Amino acid sequence: MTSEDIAGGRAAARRSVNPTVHDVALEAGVSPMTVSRVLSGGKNVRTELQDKVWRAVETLGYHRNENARSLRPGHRSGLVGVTITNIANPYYAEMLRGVEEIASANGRRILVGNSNEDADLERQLVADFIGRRVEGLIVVPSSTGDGAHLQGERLGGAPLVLASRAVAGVDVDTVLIDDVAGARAATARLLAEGHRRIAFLGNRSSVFTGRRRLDGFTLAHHDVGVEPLADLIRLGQQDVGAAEHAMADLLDLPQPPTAVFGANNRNTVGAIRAIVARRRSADAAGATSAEIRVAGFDSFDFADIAPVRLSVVDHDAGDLGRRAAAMLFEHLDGAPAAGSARVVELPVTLRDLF
Amino acid sequence: MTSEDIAGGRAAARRSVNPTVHDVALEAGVSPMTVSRVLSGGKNVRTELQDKVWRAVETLGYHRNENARSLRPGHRSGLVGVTITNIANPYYAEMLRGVEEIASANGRRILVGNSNEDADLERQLVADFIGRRVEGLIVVPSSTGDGAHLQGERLGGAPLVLASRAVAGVDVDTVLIDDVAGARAATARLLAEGHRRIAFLGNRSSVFTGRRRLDGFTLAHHDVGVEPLADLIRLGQQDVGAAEHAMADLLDLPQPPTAVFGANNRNTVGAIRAIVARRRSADAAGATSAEIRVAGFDSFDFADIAPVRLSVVDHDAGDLGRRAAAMLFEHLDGAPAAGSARVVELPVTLRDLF
DNA sequence: TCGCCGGTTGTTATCGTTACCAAGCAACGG
DNA sequence: CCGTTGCTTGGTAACGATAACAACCGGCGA
Repeated sequence: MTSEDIAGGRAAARRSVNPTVHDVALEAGVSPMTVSRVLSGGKNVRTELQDKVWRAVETLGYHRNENARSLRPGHRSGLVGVTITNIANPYYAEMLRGVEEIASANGRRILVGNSNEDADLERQLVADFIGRRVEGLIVVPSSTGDGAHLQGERLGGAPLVLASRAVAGVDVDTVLIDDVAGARAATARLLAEGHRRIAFLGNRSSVFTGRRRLDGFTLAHHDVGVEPLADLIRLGQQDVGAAEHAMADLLDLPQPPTAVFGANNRNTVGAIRAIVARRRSADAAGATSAEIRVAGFDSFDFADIAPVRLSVVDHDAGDLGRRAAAMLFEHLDGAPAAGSARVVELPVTLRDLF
Repeated sequence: MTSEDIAGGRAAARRSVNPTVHDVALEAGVSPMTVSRVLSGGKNVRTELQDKVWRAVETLGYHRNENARSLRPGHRSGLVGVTITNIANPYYAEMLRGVEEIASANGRRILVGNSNEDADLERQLVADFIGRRVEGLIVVPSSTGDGAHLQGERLGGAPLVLASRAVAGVDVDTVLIDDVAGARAATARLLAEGHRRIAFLGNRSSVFTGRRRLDGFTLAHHDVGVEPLADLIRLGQQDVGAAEHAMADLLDLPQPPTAVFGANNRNTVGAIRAIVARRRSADAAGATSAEIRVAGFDSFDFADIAPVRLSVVDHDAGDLGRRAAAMLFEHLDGAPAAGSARVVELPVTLRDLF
């Protein structure tokens, strides 16, 4: 068996396996180094050889092995790791799209992991991403656990940007929604309309945004010199069903609220459902039910067809992602982060949907 | 300068750079080979040395370089590439979560790209993923372009699974929603109730799902021996506004429809809005307006409290993703796909929301 | 004519990891 | 007491790509 036989056999086998520069070189009748040069621009290679190489690449269906490439010193992986507490949440999906957009524009690809609000899973994801030599990380931190695994020393030198939530003790660039101002503005609107019994449906205050939105709710009350009513505040509803139940509960009070603020879209939707259900049963009984005013943080699909007077605090999740990615790439391509960590709070707008 | 000085200097420099097995070996006072063995289970290594190695790993913050690892023959990259036409679409976000769930369970990570319905971008993403040696690909194909870049020879041996949409000429495993059956069942329900003037609001028929849902609509008519009314079919509405306008237009006909089928949630919501607006203006004028029956593909928030008689075709995007991923892993871990490509159509359920 | 230059091509060594082989050592049976 | 076995450890080479260097070529000025 001659070496040509071997080469021939190899070329045939290539049909389903990944060819290498060596295979392309063989096919084109040049050295691997020439192939490499052609693939990275063709500087100082005769046009004739370049054509030969490109033809061979085409014939064999060659794709440069990026993993091998990134092994060489000075070479970057072209990867950015993204962990999100729940990819299926439309809000974070929109954010992810923003991240992808900026990453793509900078020639990077994104590795995506779902942490499911589990700090341990998040730790594993981050460790795995570091092992894959991501150039940087964008993390929506889970609400559980300390941020020990996000401390710089553990990250193998990859810069980190936190999105949507901050983590105590982790001093890195962070992009947030202005939760406090948004909740404050929405609550102020309800107060300005004369409401004084305003319910609050939100996350446990251990959740970063949950705490901040409750803060905004409280501040708005203080702004007009009143205290929020503690018995109208319900925390910890994780899904629409729980929120609906909590709202129904509030409507059963001897003195029910006249307005409600949903601290996220699940709670807002649940509240609306409970209100509509109550209205229907009242109608059926020939009774009248008081109109409940609703405001909520986050918009949601078809918020504008909600059958109540509704205002929402709107914000651009895509922008959140784009900003986070942009900050990350400043670390990667630009200066080595001279000053300390920056915290950006993105503005929100209050919209009336009636 | 002694070699210890060099080692010391190196260890200090490691603070921000990624250490290697060699560094760990130096720190633990063993050979790189022993480190490697410990990291892959510690089979045939003294417990004492294992401890030393783990301590060194901890001290240096070492993470095994997966890219270098995957270079070795027989080793897999642990990556799956996913391209989606629009990550921000809640439906595909839910699907992505399903894919991530199964991929994670199989020890793989996902590379995610947004093709933005652009076949050329999709081609670039796929080529890049192949270059990163993904073990397989899950693609929601863009509605533009032929599937030339999805032909097997171009994929470097990585199996491909199509999700949500099929591509003519690309004979690979595909997971679809049963668009035809869903549209057929919903339309059949309307026909069974006696409706004979049923409007259709949907996508351009160049969109895969658009065509299939219209097919289902047509089949249901043929099932009862009637023809769909061409002048009640409106295609190409991309958003709620356009759908509302189209429906208003239909209601203005001398013989308006008595029922309407929305081929996706945007069209269904638009239809409902037009119907409600018409009802209000009729009420205001003291006139009566005919009740219009509504059915739609996809559910949406508040579908169950819509102010019309509504039925929706429900389906599980997460399941779509899980099934697609499961099929991919059958190719990866199991048999080498003896038979020809499978096409799975996930069942849908028709729900009455009144 | 000789030596140098710039353009072109190939050879070598290396990135981080690990399969494979070889070597060292203690225990054990003959 | 020696050969064998099994456990432990380290050296070497290779995965794929490419910087760095070396080699070669034709052309040009001295």
